[in-house]
Amino acid sequence: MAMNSQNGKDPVPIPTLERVTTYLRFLLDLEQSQIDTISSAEVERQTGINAAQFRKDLTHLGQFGKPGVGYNVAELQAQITRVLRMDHEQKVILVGAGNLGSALVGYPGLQEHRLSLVAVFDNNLSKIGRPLWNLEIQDTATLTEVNKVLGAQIAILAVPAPAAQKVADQLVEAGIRAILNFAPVILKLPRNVYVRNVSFLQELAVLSYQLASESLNAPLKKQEKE
Amino acid sequence: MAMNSQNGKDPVPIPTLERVTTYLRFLLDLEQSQIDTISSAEVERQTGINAAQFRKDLTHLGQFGKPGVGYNVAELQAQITRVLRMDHEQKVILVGAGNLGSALVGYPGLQEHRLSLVAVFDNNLSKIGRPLWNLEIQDTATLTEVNKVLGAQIAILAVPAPAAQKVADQLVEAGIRAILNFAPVILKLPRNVYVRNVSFLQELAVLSYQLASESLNAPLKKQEKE
DNA sequence: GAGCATTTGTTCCTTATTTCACAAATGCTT
DNA sequence: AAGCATTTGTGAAATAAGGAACAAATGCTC
Repeated sequence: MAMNSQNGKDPVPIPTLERVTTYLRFLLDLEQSQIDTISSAEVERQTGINAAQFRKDLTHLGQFGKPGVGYNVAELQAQITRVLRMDHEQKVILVGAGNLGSALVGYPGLQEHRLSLVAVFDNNLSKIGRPLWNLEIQDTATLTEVNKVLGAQIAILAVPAPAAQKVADQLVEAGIRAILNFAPVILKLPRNVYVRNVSFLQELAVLSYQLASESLNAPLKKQEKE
Repeated sequence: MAMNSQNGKDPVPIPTLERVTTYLRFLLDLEQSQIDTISSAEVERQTGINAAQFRKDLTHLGQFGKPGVGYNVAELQAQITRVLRMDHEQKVILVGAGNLGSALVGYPGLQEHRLSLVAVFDNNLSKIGRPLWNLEIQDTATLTEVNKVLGAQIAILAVPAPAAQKVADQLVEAGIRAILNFAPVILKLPRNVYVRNVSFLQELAVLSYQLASESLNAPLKKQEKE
């Protein structure tokens, strides 16, 4: 009678979600390797993610495993795919056809996850009208109008920082409900629009700190236990 | 007599670190805008980050603000920069000169943060020897040897998934202590090597789920306040 | 088909993070 | 220079996440 998580009831914690996407990747690799069953203990061995955590994460999505056996790889992969809505085709638009934007478009994983890039925008006149892969770059100014037809809900924002907020506002205006933001800017958006920020500079800063703090913390003793 | 955090004593929590890099970005913007003082309350207003959290995060790095006044923007920015070791020049190497790698190299923010790209590697014969921006692409096979001279501690890993683990091993062999990994693979590395993973596909998956769960959670009522 | 070796789902406990709330500190005003 | 309006830094409370442990479930062996 436990109806705790069968249907999308309780919101899946963000940390869990982030790991789940990792599980999906891992499971796809296992499928490649013709492995059809895996236990949480084996997951821990291969990924370093705690077995109990793996199991608990999955309970947020539903029930999948068989006691004494483990998880059917293909089935679990399909389930996660379904939960993440990666089984439907989803339209994505890109704003910003610079180096980064262009690199993202070319990334093969997009189709693999049923993410279909349906339009690319840029405000650079010399780029507008040119092809980027299989799409023609359109004027950012027409973004709202164009997406009223396309109806994409997800956008990738890869414009320079100074332009980001303005474009983000246009995206919302255009009906976009989720933004993957590469600009190093804190976007101010309505609460009902989801944002994920990606900043490789910030990631490098974290690494930089970790390196630095290490030499501060253990400069005297060379003991390297645990 | 509180010697709790002046020198890198307690390890700064990762969530705090991640926010700190955001603060840094924000402070740099404020400096641009000629704003020289800011309070935690104002930070909350402008970034959405809880004021108490901002203050507590900063205490992990030291003491900065003045009661009744707030924080000196330039000073705080400089402090954070120092703590993150972004005041020293730091060498970075890149492995993988594909679309993504090329885009990263061109990113202007690198120099701004004193991150100096000193070498680029790829294993594609048609790329080796060619210039990428101001560097010549070198053979990944020579990575270990080359970095013994260069002595970079930070690497950006932007190779295809199947090659990632092998290259990562080479990086460690080459003395790299921190890896920014763009390959959708869980790297198995010694505990004393720091890794940060960046995966925009996973980020899109999270957004996809959030969109989906929303329509599950509030499909009946259309009330959408705030 | 009973016993055994596994392995899950879940409860309970521990640890970490966030938020609250307020005393101490600062500078401004009169 | 005393009072006042701020705003910090920080303990203490609340919330969230992570991990250990175990009963229930499964399939395998004999």
